[in-house]
Amino acid sequence: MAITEIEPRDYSISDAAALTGLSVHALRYYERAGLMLDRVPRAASTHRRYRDMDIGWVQFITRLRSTGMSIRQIHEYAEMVRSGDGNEVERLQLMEQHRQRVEAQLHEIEGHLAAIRFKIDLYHERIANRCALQPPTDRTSS
Amino acid sequence: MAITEIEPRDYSISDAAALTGLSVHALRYYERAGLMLDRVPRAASTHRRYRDMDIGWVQFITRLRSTGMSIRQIHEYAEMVRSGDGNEVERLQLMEQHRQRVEAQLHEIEGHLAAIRFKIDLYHERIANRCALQPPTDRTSS
DNA sequence: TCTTGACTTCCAGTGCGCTCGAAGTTCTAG
DNA sequence: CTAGAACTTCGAGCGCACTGGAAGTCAAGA
Repeated sequence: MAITEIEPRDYSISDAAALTGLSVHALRYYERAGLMLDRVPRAASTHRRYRDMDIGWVQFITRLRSTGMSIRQIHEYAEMVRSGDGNEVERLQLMEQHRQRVEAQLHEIEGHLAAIRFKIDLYHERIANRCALQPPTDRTSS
Repeated sequence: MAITEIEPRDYSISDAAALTGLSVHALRYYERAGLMLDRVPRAASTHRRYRDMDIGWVQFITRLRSTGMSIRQIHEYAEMVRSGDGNEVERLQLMEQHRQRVEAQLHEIEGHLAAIRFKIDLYHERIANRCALQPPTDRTSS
């Protein structure tokens, strides 16, 4: 990631990997799977040159992945964006659907977390009782 | 799930599936994978008869699964519980580790959700602008 | 008793999301 | 100019968590 200009314009695939937290394999896979808005430009017609907008897009779809959107769904979304302006309403619907799913997911996890905390409290209690019932071996240490 | 007594004591595998939200396949798989505390008792030495405690256990490990704990990890936890009392501290540690992971996961999802909401707001804006710039075709309809 | 459907075991198959390796090409530091 | 690291494509392989099907057994209502 050598800085050659005041504002770097593009990045190698390993730079992109470092910037997004994905592996180079995953980045190539994403492109093959049609997740990028267009074919990532190549330098000298071979090596990929990720632009800032490409990095930004990968970072966004990584958020979608992390919240459970499948590769297939992201592909559909990318196709929409690719097909140009005019379908903002559709895209909005897709995003709002996803938002709702994520919100539901969040509530679910909160419920599970509460149950896990409850279980943890039970263990604390049980351990406390055991200590109270057993004669202390050494009160001074640790 | 025919109620034969005042308090039903056990359930068929399809009852268990209904009660836990898992498939009968998954229930058998869980048992094979060593996730149950002990072999689920059989009636007439063939059909599984899930007791209340089995159902409860499955419901709990389903929470662990839903919060991202792997089958392998749940197996380890089940082995601990199986090996009897005396390792409550270890079990507690395992659960607290998981709790922390889930809490981190929760915060991450919240961050992603914020980004998704931001994107949605952008769409709303863009759609509003488009409508403002385009001459209305029919002000009376819808 | 008969029939029908739910159950049993065992093993192979599936879908997802990467991950790896081969074989060849290109970039870069010395 | 050269060595070696980083890149390219392509296709196969992997780990996970189930899922499905075959072949046989069991159970409950008509």
